[in-house]
Amino acid sequence: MKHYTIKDIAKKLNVSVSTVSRAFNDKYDIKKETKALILKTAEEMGYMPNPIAKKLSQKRSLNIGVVVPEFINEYYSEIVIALQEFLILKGYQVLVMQSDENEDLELMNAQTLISNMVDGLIVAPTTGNRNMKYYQDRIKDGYPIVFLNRIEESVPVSKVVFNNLKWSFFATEHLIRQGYKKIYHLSGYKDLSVSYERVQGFKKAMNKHNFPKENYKIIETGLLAKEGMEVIEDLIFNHDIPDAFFCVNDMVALGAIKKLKENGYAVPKDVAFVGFTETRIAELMSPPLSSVKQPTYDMAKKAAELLLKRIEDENAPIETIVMNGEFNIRQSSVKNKAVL
Amino acid sequence: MKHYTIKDIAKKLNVSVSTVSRAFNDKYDIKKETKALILKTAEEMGYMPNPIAKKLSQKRSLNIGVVVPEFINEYYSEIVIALQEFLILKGYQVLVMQSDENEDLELMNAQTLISNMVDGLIVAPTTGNRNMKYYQDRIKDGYPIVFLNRIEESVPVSKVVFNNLKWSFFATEHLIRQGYKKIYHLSGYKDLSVSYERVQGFKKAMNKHNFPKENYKIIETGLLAKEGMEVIEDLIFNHDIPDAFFCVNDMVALGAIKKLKENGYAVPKDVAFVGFTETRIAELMSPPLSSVKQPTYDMAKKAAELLLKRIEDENAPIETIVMNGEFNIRQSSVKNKAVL
DNA sequence: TAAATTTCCGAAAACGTTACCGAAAATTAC
DNA sequence: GTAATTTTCGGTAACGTTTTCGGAAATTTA
Repeated sequence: MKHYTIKDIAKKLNVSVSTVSRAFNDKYDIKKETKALILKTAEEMGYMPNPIAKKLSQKRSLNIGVVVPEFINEYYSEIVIALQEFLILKGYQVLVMQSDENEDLELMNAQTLISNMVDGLIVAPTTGNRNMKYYQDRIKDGYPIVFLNRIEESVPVSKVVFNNLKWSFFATEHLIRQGYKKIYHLSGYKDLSVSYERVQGFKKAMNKHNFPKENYKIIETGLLAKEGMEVIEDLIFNHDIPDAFFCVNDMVALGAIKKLKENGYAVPKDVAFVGFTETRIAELMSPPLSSVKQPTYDMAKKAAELLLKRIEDENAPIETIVMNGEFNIRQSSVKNKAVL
Repeated sequence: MKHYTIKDIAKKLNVSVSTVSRAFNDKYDIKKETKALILKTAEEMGYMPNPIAKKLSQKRSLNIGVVVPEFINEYYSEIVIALQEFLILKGYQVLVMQSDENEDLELMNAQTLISNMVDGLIVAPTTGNRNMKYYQDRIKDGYPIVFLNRIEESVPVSKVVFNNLKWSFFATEHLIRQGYKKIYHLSGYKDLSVSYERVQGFKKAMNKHNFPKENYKIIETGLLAKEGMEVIEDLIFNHDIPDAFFCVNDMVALGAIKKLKENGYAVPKDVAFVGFTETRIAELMSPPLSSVKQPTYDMAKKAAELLLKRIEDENAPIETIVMNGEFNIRQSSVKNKAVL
């Protein structure tokens, strides 16, 4: 199948290329019949407009670029799926790149997408923010970028974030109210904004309830099950097991629980657990894991809406949207079944 | 920051655009000093070549398109990450689209990528294969496409697949050898090639060991934990619980195990389990789940290599690569600890 | 029936590159 | 010092579209 161009159609029908172009773009004047004829023969010839040429002359692509740090955990997978689902309805296609939690790769990805003329960019930044200046320069150039998650509320850009502080506070308070006397927080990375905010929520709850300082602790881990396991090994070695853990995410909780079980601890009888950023496995675990659920779909949709607004109106204001979730209490964090 | 073009640089330095172009493309003749000067001033001006224009005139993009059915399960996430990791080293960037197990969306994605002039395409097809003709036409046009997984070995295209039959056979045989007398296979979708092949492996093992027909069964499920749970509910209702399950993947096993536990069954004491396409949670489950591990990284790498070979040499032959994995036996499928 | 409009279309420049062709400049050979 | 080479470079036509401008043809109006 040869690749036809607008010229081939023009020649075949003895019209000019501009007329053929007009047939494909509603905004120009063209007689109904010629348009129909052109579209019909184009269809027959199997002509497909070349989007590269289109982009070069129009400077828009109806493509949206998305950069996420990873999609090995289901959170960003869901985000991407939701973004795509929404944007396709609006006539856009979504190009995804993942930066593998690597700032340099993230920058490369963003540059690739921008220079491929995506009409806008949705970025979930990796840990650290060395690239922020680049993004802000692009935004100053008039380029539409919306951020998602992992970004401090104070940065003056359009963004959609989760109210980590508030829900971390709720989760912690739940453990306190259940009567647990010694509560440790397994936090993520110190320089990851979501971790930091969750730590703040944890502390806030502790302060509100005048929890004795010696009875709570914040232990930095990563975001992986393995790291949850390692922490527990240390704690067991030091005979320092509390009666409840609040974890930065479900995977860390999963790892920690496994290690505790292996060492003869019962969950939740001996040690209670709460996770965060609920994943599908939370309710499949034994015992099912209490966790804070984020409105993934809605967060993605909001981000996409913000972006489209900016694409359509260069002067749309900068907006920060803070989302709320829900706290699903399951067996892993209740003292007795009656409370359920 | 204004957007500069090659012309701006040419004007500023009083050289021709062709010279500037030459400075950026090693293959032409240009004096060392002029080249250095051009690159230097380009750098200073903040000039970035426009890849769209480049693509239009060169008809190559150094981009590779990837279409996967989903990446909510970690298998395809890992595939994408591995592809990217490998291809970036080779100077390519990877554009990912996911088709959400939808054939129409898959076709759209492929078309978008191709018309955006990715130099080649790696496709993990969705269930069903209505699009196969489209792909084969493109391949006939000389377009490099490599398939990954979920495609029948007989289709005459370049592809990398896993030896589902063989490893499904091993997994089943393991259960038989452990002495389980009644073994059910929770298969995926009937028209999903990987499911089909796993069913064949299951049957082959049964036949080899002359397993009594009334003592094994193949039950079609989906690929989700929820579906594993539903199946168990039915079986419990019918008082038809075998002493071992071989599941199409880990998630189905996870769901099934949860439901059984809720109903007072112990794993593996009352019912044993084996999963497939090992995920991170396999060894984190209680009990840890026996599962067949696929060489995800290598499969991705092989696919990328095949593709690059085709990109570089139009006449590279069609190849089918069948990969093998490993079977990790864990507590979920052993009769007594001594065997471990 | 002429004038005024409106409708339709073609020519050509533009988008930012690459790549071919030939010519000028520099180098080498004699 | 000239001829023969070799380097280096400029002009320009592509690549496949969109879009502006102007004008011819068709239609309406007077």
